[in-house]
Amino acid sequence: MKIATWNVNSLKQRLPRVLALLAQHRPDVVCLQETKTGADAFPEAELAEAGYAAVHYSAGRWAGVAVLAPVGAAPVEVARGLPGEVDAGEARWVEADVGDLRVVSVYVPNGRAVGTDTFAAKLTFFEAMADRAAAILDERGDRGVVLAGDLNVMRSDLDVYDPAAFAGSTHVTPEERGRFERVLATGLTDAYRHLHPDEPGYTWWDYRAGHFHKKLGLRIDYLLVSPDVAGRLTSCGIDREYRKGSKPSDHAPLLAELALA
DNA sequence: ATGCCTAACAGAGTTAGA
Repeated sequence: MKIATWNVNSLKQRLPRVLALLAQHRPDVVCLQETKTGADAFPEAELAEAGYAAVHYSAGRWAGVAVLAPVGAAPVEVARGLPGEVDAGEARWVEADVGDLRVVSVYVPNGRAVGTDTFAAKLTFFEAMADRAAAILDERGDRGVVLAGDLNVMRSDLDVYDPAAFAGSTHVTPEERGRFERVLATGLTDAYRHLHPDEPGYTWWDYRAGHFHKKLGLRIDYLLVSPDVAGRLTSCGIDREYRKGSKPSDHAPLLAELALA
C-alpha cells in the first residue's frame, strides 16, 4: 500500500497538482497540510470525482489539514485538534481511521522567531504531540499508526542545506529538536531517515531566489510510523516532480510503500 | 532549463510562510 503526505500551500491553488498526484500514484492514504480552505470550500466533489473521500479540519485562510483515501476505503474521522495545543481552533491536527490504520495529518506551527509567543506555542505543540502519540500507540497496540505532516523542524544538520546559516534560528534549536526526539521516543520511526540514513531528503525549497534548482532545501515533512508499519516499509522517497512545473507548492510530496500486513 | 515568491483577503498592502 502507498501513503503520501504533502503540504500543498492552498488546496484551492494546488487542486490540479493534487489530482495529478492521485492519478499517478493512486495512494491508499494521503495526508494534506496547509489546505487554507474554509470548511464549506473544501473541494469534496472534485476529489470524489477522482475517487477519493476526505476527512478534513478546515479553518479558513491559514493552516488546515486533511486525510484522503479511496472512496472504497474512506477515512473515518476520529478526532480534530490536539489536546494541549495552545489554540486547537487553528486546524493543525486531524485523526482518521483508514481501514486498519490510524492516520494523523499534522501541521506544526512555524514558530516565526525564537523567543516569541508563537515559538513557545510551537514547543507546547510538540509536547502535546508526544503525549497524544504515546496515548494513540498505547491504545492501538499492534495496530498500525501513521503520523504524517509538516513538522517544521529539521531533525539534524543533514536535513539543512546550510547548517551554519541556520545556527540559532527556528527549526534547528535544541528545544525543537529535543521535543521532536521525544515524539519519536514514544515508539515512532522516521520512515525516510530509517531507509535513507545518509541522503538529505529535502521536502521544502524556498520559492525565492531559485532555491529549488540550486538544491537548497530543508527536510521538514515526515512520515512517522509505528513499529509494525516500520517493519513493512519497502520504500520511502520524495517526488520532486511536484515541485516543478505549473504552480507548484513550495513542498514536494513524501511517499512510502508498505508490504501488505 | 527544475528558474529568480506565493497565497489569502481584499480590492492596496498586510500577514504569513520557514
